[in-house]
Amino acid sequence: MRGGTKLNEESEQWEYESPCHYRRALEVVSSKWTVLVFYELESGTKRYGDLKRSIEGVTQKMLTQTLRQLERDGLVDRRVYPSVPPTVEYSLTPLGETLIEPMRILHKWTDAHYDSVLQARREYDRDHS
Amino acid sequence: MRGGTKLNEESEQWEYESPCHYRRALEVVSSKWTVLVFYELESGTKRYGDLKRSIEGVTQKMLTQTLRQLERDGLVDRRVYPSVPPTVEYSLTPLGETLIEPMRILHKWTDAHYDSVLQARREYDRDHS
DNA sequence: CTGCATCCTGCTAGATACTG
DNA sequence: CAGTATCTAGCAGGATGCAG
Repeated sequence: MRGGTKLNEESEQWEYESPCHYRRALEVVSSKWTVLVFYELESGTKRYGDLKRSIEGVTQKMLTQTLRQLERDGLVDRRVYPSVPPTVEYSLTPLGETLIEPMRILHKWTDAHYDSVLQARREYDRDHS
Repeated sequence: MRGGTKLNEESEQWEYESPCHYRRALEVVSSKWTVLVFYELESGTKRYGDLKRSIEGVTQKMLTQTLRQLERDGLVDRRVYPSVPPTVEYSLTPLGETLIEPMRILHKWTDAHYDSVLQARREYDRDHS
């Protein structure tokens, strides 16, 4: 994620247009917080506050923004219970669940190779200092 | 990708530290241009100018930055031939090649489900206008 | 509890000009 | 050809305060 990802809209020009898939292969999931929210929701429905607590370091602004994004993309379901105080539950939609497997695979890659990446960085930094 | 991704360093605090893998599952590949460069290099060694031409819309600054990043992470090999004018070739390293499969899977997901995402967006925008 | 509105700052990425 | 250097606008994201 390299520091963070913009969550704003892509340019209008592409918003609703056809493929160009390579360009957007990651567009849906490639935010720092998106991955984490996804990981939390894999294990089932969660309330806003739960997510806020589980995801260390997320601000409420970013969490809300991320959830809205995912909801808009049809990956996450937002259910509001008109109680007092309000209760809001988030869960993966069926479409969202189709993303679990690809995410897991990427995750596995990280587990397997992240150390190599770190070492490559150290060497690079050493040689280019 | 949602508009773009920062290519700067993650915070120093994490730079060389241990796992926390979920947090960085996508950190290595989650830049708009990274995916595209990767896709270009899958088919073999390419020169800087080739990449520049193939990847529509990339500025030379971003291309260079992305390539440096990938090189630093040990995913891409940069080979300079001391000719005049200079020739620089880029290719995937063995480590880089291990990422091809995960990327392909994500790519497949996009092919299969991107239309659903677009439609979800349209509906969301319609209902929340 | 679950947000939205606002202000503010730093950083990103584009544009432009220059070089070995 | 393959970059580096500099300037700048715009936006992302944190902090704070308020609300249903």
